[in-house]
Amino acid sequence: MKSTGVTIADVAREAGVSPMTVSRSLREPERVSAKSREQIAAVIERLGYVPDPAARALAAGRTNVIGVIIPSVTNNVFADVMRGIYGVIEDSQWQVQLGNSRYVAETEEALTRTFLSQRPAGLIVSGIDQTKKTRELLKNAPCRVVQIMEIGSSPIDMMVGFSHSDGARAATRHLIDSGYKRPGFLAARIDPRTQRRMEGFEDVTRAAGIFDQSRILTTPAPSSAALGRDLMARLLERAPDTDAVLCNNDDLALGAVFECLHRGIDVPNNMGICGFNDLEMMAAAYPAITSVKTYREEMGRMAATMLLQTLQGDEPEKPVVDLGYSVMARESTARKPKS
Amino acid sequence: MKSTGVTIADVAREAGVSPMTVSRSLREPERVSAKSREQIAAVIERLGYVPDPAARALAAGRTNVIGVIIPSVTNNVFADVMRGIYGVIEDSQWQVQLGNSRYVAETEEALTRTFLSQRPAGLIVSGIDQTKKTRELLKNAPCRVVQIMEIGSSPIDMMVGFSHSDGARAATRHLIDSGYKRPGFLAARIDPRTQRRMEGFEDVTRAAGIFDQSRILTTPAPSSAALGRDLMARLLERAPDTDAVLCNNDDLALGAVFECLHRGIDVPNNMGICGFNDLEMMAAAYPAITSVKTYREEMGRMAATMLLQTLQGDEPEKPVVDLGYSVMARESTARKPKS
DNA sequence: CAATAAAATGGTAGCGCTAACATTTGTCAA
DNA sequence: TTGACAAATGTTAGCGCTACCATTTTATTG
Repeated sequence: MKSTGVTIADVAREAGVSPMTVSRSLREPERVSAKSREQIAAVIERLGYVPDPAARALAAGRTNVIGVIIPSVTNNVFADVMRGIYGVIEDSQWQVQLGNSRYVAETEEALTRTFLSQRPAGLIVSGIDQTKKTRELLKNAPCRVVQIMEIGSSPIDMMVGFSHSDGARAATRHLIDSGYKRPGFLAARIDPRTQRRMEGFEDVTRAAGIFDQSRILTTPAPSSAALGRDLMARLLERAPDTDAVLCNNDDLALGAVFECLHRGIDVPNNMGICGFNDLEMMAAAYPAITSVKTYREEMGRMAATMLLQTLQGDEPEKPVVDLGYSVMARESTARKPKS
Repeated sequence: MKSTGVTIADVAREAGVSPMTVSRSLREPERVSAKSREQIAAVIERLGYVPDPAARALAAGRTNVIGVIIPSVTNNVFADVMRGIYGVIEDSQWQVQLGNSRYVAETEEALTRTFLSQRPAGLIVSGIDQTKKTRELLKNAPCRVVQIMEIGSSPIDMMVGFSHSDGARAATRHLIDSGYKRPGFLAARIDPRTQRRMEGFEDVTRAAGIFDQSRILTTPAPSSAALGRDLMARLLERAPDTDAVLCNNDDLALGAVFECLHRGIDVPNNMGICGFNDLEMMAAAYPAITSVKTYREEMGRMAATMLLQTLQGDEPEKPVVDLGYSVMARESTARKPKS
């Protein structure tokens, strides 16, 4: 039934000790004499013994699983975060279990329940817009919880992220400072973070007296470069005098640049384009594309590290970490002063 | 200790039946009378009972976990495959457990062991280049195994993929048919699939009598658009008369296009560029980039579907499925006939 | 209506491991 | 040498569930 039918009892018998000593030598080796430890290790090696995690979980009342709930497995942004998480956890005794909420709050709630029923060692969840019930489940969870992607005022437990509205504000200010007078905003699938970026854009343009609803284009479709081209084309039709766009993410920005190349529109002189996230290819593009750099891999790394710290009984320095952002100004918004 | 301390015994007591009947109503509802089933369902709902997967696994000798071992969690290609897998499995009773081998055969072997010790319901592994020991483990696994990404002559069990060398051959032929005379090949991190694509390129160029080792540029660095620019620049330096490149993947192709745009090289007339995989943005790029389309999401979907089929006791129609590829000819190789 | 089969339900035991406590062995000071 | 204490190891029980087989209930038939 099992690949290797070897149990802890087999190891114990061969090593001439009790199963308990074998168990201890695996989990608290310092509590076992060096002699026994070596004997046991040799037998484990010889027999190819691998502990059964199910039995372990049942007996100990907890698992070595760290649950991660994200809204998309495909989105580059989350792929980067996952890389950070995996980087930290892979070499530890813990294990990642991924859940995909597909941007649906109810799915997130169901996943939360499923994960909690598995007695996870810890949980990493995305964003701060959980349903009331999910929040309650997480608040009462028998494990620590890290929220990632965003910073908010009422963390469930720990938190690593940055302010999306501030990022969008900085990007919008950059556009205005670069001399653009009629900036627009492009966004695909509106998740809560997109919403907040849009608010940041609106804030700053309103303050500058240049807010114009007709320059804001959104669609429920998932983001892609093709969609970026499409949105750009529609924006140019609807508001032809638009002279810059802040794109909710880099796929859209890349598409917007391609659409301008295609139409022979001079980027940056007749159209400034700014993305969000600063994916690798933004800097390699021609023209190089301005983007708001976010620290996605670091976010995952940090979240996992904080969790592991608590699992070792330590408390992280700060329960809420703001990783910030950086506006990476590049050619696509480097407008030459009007002569 | 547990989020909800409700056990099957609690449900049984409240519903006035034995734990066994509750267990059955969950796994084989057709074997329980409608009356009991409804009563039990009501109690489960009221008490918020969630079965403990660890206890279930221990008692039943198997889990509902489908292990997936891939060499990279970041690579777009695998992200697409994962989306296909998740799409099929998410709505079933099974669960995905992801393992990242990081392109290291030993890590893959260790992951295989770990997964097998968890008594998975099934396993999906990438490629056909496992170590001898890994192959043996998988051959003797107490569950079904699907190899994805490639097609080979000796499947461990089931297999879904396509021939990378054939894909590269078709792309190279497309370049030659388009009138290019001195094609080169760019590749980043050389994994077995890259190797086979390179062989395909070599085959066809040799057959056409235009093979030139100096036009093949590779690097162990991971793939990126910036690297594509860099490789393109180095190729132009080393072999300036190169008139086309087959890129091992789309990131590199995108970078190569940007480098040509930057240098004012006319794509496609003075440089034909072809990618591999056909990521979404290839079609949206300007110029639109030719690429070998591969059916990544379908591959994941198919692999998961075949596995679920076997779990239901059915056998898939064919144990080995070749999903093929398509050369998507676009502007970047649409050379105007020499006047 | 008994005889028989089929459907529904229950009892028992145990999956492989570890928490908690019990016991043995070793170490050291007086 | 002996008692006191710590270190090392062992014993017992049970985590929550399901496989397996036994039993009871219900439906079917001549």
